[in-house]
Amino acid sequence: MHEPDAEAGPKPDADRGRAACSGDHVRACTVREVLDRVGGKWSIGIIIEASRGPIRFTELERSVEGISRRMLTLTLRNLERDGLLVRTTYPTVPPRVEYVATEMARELYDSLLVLTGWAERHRQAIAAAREAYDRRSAGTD
Amino acid sequence: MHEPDAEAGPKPDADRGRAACSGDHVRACTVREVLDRVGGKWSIGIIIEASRGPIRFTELERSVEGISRRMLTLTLRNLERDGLLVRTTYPTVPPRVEYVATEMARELYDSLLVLTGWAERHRQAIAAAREAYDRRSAGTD
DNA sequence: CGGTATCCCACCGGATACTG
DNA sequence: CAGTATCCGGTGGGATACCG
Repeated sequence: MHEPDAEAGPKPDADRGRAACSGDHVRACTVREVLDRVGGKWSIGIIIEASRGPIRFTELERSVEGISRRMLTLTLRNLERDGLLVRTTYPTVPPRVEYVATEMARELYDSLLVLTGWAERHRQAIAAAREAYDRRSAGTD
Repeated sequence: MHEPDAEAGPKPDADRGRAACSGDHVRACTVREVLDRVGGKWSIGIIIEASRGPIRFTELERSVEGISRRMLTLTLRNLERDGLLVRTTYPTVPPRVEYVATEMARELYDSLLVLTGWAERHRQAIAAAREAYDRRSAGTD
């Protein structure tokens, strides 16, 4: 998800996160690594769809509801770059391109299910906390 | 954020085992809920610090390296609003304010550790994928 | 000490039009 | 069909100054 110029430097930030992180912050940084990868608005949805088998561009466009052509392309490229998706083109007319999640991506998705569990367990509590906080703030005005 | 279950599309082609499973859309949505909460640049770092016991504003400012006063305040407010942090003020002079992670936040952190594991296991593979992708792109220019 | 208030910009993501 | 190219707005987040 970069504007054309932004990615200019072909500098693979392979060991990113080591130098800047020390001690307990290593974990925070590691989590951020993942978040930077799948934190985008559409990444998860695409990974889920592509985890079920090869899927075409327009199929994704339909099944990931609300996504624009641009963001679909951008997100696909990033996921492919990170090795989470494999892109296969068939030189037919009209062209046919399929995307499929890698094993690594499926593992990631499984890991994310743990977060889903957390969210489901605490959804009510969070909603309640928000309501309480907002009510207090309203009174403090 | 939740689109109401408009997932409903009756899928005529059951050819590829891509049967309509409305749960996927819900899962993607649930993951996004969490991401919206802790996807910010500083949330995780703050939660980690506050998980180890009550910590003061300026202590956080020092231990979460690189954070600005503004972002510290904003992130603290959001985390408090979601019930992930408890804020306690002591009416002393000078004022003393302490933040501490709730049990819910610690559970969240534990869940995030699963992601840390994933990131550590695949860090090399991702770096390699990026390098390969960037090299290919350079050639395709 | 523990914040607000402002200004500012990078950049994510939406809409639309064009193309091989 | 599977993308690019462009334009544009909203906002996350940095820097700085001020306040109770």
